[in-house]
Amino acid sequence: MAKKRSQTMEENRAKLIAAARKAFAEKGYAAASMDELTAEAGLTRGALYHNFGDKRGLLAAVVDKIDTEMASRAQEIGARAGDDWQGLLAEGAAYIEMALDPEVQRIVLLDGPAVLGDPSQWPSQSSCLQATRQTIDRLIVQGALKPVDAEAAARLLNGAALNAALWIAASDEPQDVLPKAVEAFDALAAGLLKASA
Amino acid sequence: MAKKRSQTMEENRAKLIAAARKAFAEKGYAAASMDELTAEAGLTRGALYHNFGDKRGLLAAVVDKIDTEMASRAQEIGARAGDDWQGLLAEGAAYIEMALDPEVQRIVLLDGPAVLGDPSQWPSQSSCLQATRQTIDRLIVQGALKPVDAEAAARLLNGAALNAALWIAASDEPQDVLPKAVEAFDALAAGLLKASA
DNA sequence: AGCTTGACATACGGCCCGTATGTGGCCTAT
DNA sequence: ATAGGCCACATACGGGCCGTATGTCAAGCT
Repeated sequence: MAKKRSQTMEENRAKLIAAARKAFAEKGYAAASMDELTAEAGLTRGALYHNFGDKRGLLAAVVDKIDTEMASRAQEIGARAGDDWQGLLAEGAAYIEMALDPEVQRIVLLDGPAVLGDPSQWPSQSSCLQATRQTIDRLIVQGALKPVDAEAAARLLNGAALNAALWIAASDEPQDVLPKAVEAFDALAAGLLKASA
Repeated sequence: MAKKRSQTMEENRAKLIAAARKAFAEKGYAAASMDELTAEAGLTRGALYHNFGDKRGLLAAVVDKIDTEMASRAQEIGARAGDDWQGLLAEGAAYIEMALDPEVQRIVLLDGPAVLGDPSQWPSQSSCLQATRQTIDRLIVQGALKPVDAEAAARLLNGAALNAALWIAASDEPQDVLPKAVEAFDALAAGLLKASA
C-alpha cells in the first residue's frame, strides 16, 4: 500500500522531533548541530526548515511534546490521590521527580526558558502549570486554602519544585537529597492551608 | 604619571565586563557578538580571550559581578528588618523585585543557568542563596521554624521567588501582579513556621 | 640600555545557521 | 490513463561568529 503524502510528512516530523529531543538533551540546544541532527533522522536541513521554520521552531516542538507528556503524567498521578490536597502534594512530588530526568531538565527547564522565553507564554501553556492551577482553584473554592491568587500560588509552587529538581540533579547523592526536597516542598505548600493562618 | 601595567589590565577587564553586561542584557548571550562587544569597549577579541578564556568565561565574570551585587543588597535589606523572620520575608520580596530588572533576568536567571549550569555550583555560590540559607539556619536554631533542611528550604524559596519574578516580568501589568506574588510568597514561607504544624 | 615577558592585536580556519534555488514524486483534473 | 502542477524535501551558497595561532609593542627587570 502506497503511503499517503501527509502520512510520510507526519512520520518525518516525528523523526526530526525524536532526533532533536535526543540531540538537545545530550549536547544542549546551542551545541546541537542541525546537520548532524537531521542526518541522524535520515533527512537534511531542508526538511527541517520546511517543517519547523528554524532551529527555535524545532525546539518549541520538542518542548511542547515533552511538556504535554509531563502534564498528562502529573494529572494521572494527582487523580490517583485520595483528595485534592493530597493530589496537589503528589503532583508536586511527581513534578520534582520528572525534573530529575536529564532530558526534561536540559530541554524544558534550562534551554527552553532561555531560548523561548517565559514558559507560561508557550503554546502548551506549560500544561503542568495549568493542572496545578486548577487543583488549587478547586481547593480554594472548597475553602481548604487561604484565598490567595491561584495563578500566583501555582507559579511559585512550580518554581519551588523546579529548583528542587535542579538542586537534586546537581548534587552528588540525588537519592539522599530527594526526600529533603520533598519534605521542604510539603512544608511550603502547607503554608497555603487555611488552618495555618 | 605612568599607569601601572596591572592597573590598565584591571581597567580593561572592567570595561569588557561592563560592555558584556550591556550586550548580554540587550541581545542575550547567544546573540551577543564578541567582535561588537569588544569594539564597544575599545578593545578586540584578543583582550577577551586573554582575560577570560572564552565567551563562557566572560559570562561567568558578568554573572559573578551581578550576583554579588544582588547578595549585598538583599542582605542589607534583610538586616534592616526587625527580626530574622521579617528579614527572611523582606529578602524574598527584595529578591523578587530585583529579578524584575531585565538585566538580572536575562543574564542571571535565564542565560546563566542554561550556559553555566546549576547556580549553586557557581563560584559566587549564588551568594543570594547563601544569605537566605543562613537566615533560615538561624531561625531553625531559634526554634521558630520546623526542622526542615535549611539548604532545601532556601533553594525552594529562591526558586519560588525566581518564578514569581519571571511571571511578573512577562505579565502585562507588572505592578498589578507584584502584590499577588508577594502575598503568595509570604503564604508559602509561612508553611515553614513551627506554629503552622 | 638591552633583553624578556606578557598583554593585546591581527590573521586564519572551520563550523553552523538561514535562504535561495533545484528536483522528483504524489495528487488531481480532464 | 496521462499530463501537468504542486509540494515536500534536497542541494548550493553566503555571511557571521567563535576559537586558536601568530605577530607586535611597551613595560619591567637587570
